[in-house]
Amino acid sequence: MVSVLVIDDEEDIRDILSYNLKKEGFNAYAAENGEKGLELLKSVHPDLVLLDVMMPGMDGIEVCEAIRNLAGFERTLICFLTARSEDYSQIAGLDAGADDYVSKPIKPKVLISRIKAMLRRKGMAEPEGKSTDGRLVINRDKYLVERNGEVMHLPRKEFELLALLASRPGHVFERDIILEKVWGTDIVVGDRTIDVHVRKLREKIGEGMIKTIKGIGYKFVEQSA
Amino acid sequence: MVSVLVIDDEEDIRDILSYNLKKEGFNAYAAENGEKGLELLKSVHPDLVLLDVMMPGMDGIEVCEAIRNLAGFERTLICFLTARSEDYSQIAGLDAGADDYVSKPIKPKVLISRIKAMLRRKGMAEPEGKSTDGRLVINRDKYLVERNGEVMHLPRKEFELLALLASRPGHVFERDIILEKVWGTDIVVGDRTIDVHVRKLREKIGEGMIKTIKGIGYKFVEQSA
DNA sequence: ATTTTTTTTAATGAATTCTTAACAACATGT
DNA sequence: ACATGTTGTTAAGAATTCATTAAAAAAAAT
Repeated sequence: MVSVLVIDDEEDIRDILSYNLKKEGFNAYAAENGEKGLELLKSVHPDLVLLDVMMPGMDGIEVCEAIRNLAGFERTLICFLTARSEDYSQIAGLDAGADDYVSKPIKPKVLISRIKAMLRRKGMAEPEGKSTDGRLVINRDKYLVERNGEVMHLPRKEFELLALLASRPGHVFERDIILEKVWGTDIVVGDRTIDVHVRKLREKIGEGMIKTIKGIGYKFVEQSA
Repeated sequence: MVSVLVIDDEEDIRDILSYNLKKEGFNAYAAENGEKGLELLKSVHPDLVLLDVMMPGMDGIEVCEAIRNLAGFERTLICFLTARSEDYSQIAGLDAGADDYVSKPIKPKVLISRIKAMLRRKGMAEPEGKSTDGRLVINRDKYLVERNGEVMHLPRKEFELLALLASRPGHVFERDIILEKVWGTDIVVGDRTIDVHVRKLREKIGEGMIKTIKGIGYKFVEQSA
């Protein structure tokens, strides 16, 4: 799982970014100043640091240089967060070792796509948690599902079933296929078993997400857009 | 729905491509020369243009440049159709702004997969199902049938029956064959059963799509073109 | 070993889908 | 036009399929 550390003195920014990062399936950490940021950095070893340039105490550039001088953090991605065009040229010019920068006000979608682009460039995997819909993030790694910011733990079978269905929203999975993929070919379970699991899922993730196609199987409904 | 514009002076090519594109669920348009092509382009705003290189009047390269210089068509995908290796190198070299090229003789399947690859690269949605006719899209994946933009869900037997008939428009399926394919060999049902299902289908997808061939069976009527 | 959680089964009822049967309408060949 | 066989139509009831519940069985955790 890809981890991201946010270092910014403004609480609002930290919260917004953390929220959006988590929604996209990243692990998010936040620190309010450079010193705390470096502490956290060493303990969580994030893949990417989002670093505010203007901060009281150590400013972003100092933090950036500090990170680059730490053994084992050479490959850590650093992305500056700059106030508007707060000396855009200067930022661009200082190859203090940052990989990218995003200027405020930050649009979460833009930031996320920039982050993904950076990860791709570095050949890192994108986050495992797939967002099927704005509201549902499935984290295979931890068998967690996040819905509207609320994380929940699902038992294995329920999780596998949901993951399967959500892997292709709109696609109708036939019961045979579901049995094969979730339960395996060798094990034999009654047909009602699927229904019961579907029911529990609906109970947990909300009605209207999984639709029954009578005579065929089930599908995860597409995003209404 | 993804739209594709074919610009080629050969009528056969236009027809074959249009037919195959429609069958795959694309909206297809065709023009016989560059000038008409540009006209059509402006009115239909296709997602992709298939462009013959060698044409009387404006050649493909000129058309390509013209498209690229039109405001609002920067993102329009352009794919060249080149005669064999008609200066392959030249085509490859000219970054007149094309996104891909396919050399003749064109194999529909190859072309379709190249088109889908281009759409994927651009992050555009692929067509959802297979179209039998301009008006009917059968999506086995989602067990849905789309008619004039209106999607509908059909129960299993009806869906299978329709899918069978529509798999070969114009072909007459004998009742025996229909029974075998849709109902299976082991199960035995009365003869009226087929009629009832046909009736329900006609009710849902509209009259005139399925024609009775008395004494033999049924067929899905061909596209009137 | 005991408790807790997860998974499966079984039973009932509701909803949809499928089939039948009876009769009407139609086409085709004589 | 008539007879004959084939198809269209309708509505009812059979059959299938699914939802739901509770409780037993199995697996994990404590």
